Amino acid sequence: MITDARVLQPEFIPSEVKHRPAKISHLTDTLRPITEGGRAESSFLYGPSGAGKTCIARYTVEQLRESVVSMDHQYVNCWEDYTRFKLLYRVLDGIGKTIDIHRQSTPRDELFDRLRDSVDAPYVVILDEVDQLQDKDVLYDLYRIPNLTMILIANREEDVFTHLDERLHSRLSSCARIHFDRYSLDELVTILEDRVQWGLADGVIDRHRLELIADYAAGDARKAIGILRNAAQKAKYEDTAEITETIIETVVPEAEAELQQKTVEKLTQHQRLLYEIIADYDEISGGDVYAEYTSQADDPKTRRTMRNHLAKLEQYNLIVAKGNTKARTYHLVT
DNA sequence: GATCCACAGGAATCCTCGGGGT
DNA sequence: ACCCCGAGGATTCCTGTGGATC
Repeated sequence: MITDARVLQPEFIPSEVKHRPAKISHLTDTLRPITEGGRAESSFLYGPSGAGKTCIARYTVEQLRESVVSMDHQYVNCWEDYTRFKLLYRVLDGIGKTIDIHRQSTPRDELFDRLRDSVDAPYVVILDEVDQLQDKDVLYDLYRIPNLTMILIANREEDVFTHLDERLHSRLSSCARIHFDRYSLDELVTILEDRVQWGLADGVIDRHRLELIADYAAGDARKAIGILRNAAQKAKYEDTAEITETIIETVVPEAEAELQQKTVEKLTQHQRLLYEIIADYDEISGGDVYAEYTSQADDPKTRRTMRNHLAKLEQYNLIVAKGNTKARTYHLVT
């Protein structure tokens, strides 16, 4: 059934990417000065999740790396490395300069100084989910480093640009903006066909059933591959020779829950409690959430902190806030 | 439509923690 | 053993806003 499980993993980057050729060449053109020994402009990729932003950024940089041997590159997920210290640490790590740095303080901004002094070859840094960055000023610092080129990735353009201060806004507004749309059904099927060819045994699934998966995924490649992975595992577990339509249909909610679960796991204890409270209601006001929260938590935080957490949950696409001020209600994403 | 009220969210400040220096 | 420092989280303080009420 499964011949290569790796290609069904969400983080797998194919060695050959056939879809989105226009996006790849746009990004390649932007990075081209690096091949000629110059400095490339930063670029900004935005669009819904599962539209191929991360995949194409990593793929394109990897391609470039093959022609420019002296180039360094690093991928950073700003969701995980969301503070200034963590981000700079990760960026330094990409050029192997983190030895003997353990703590997140003392020599005031030693990380940045060291980074500035160390980048002497072209260095491309991919900042994924950059809207999750707590302190956007660090982008300005990175921008000022010669030889360093940023590729920023986010879902929505405005999530990144509205909170920037003026100098950074004007700098970044000139960078290449590449918009990604959801995949079409045909594109999704093509992506799935490749994964099937690389990772599954012959004849376990036909085009018609891949279209069914693509249909459920609604333009989201991550979701489509998730469904395929779950379906293949279920078929293997049930010891059937094919991935049937029935298997696909039963696995869709599991695949969706799996995506959601991954996000929920990253929440703090208090954030998770708030999420669970909202999950218990079809719709609930902020005041009621807080009342419920104070009765359930053993050491409740203040209202203001709760509002910060709710804003986070909304950013993570776990909850939806409807309406303004007093009339605002919260519910789970459907 | 004026006023009130509950809430959102920005900014400043406080608190705590972990590790380094002496 | 003690103090100090910086980061990040939480809290405090505050202003703005829109629905509710009369």
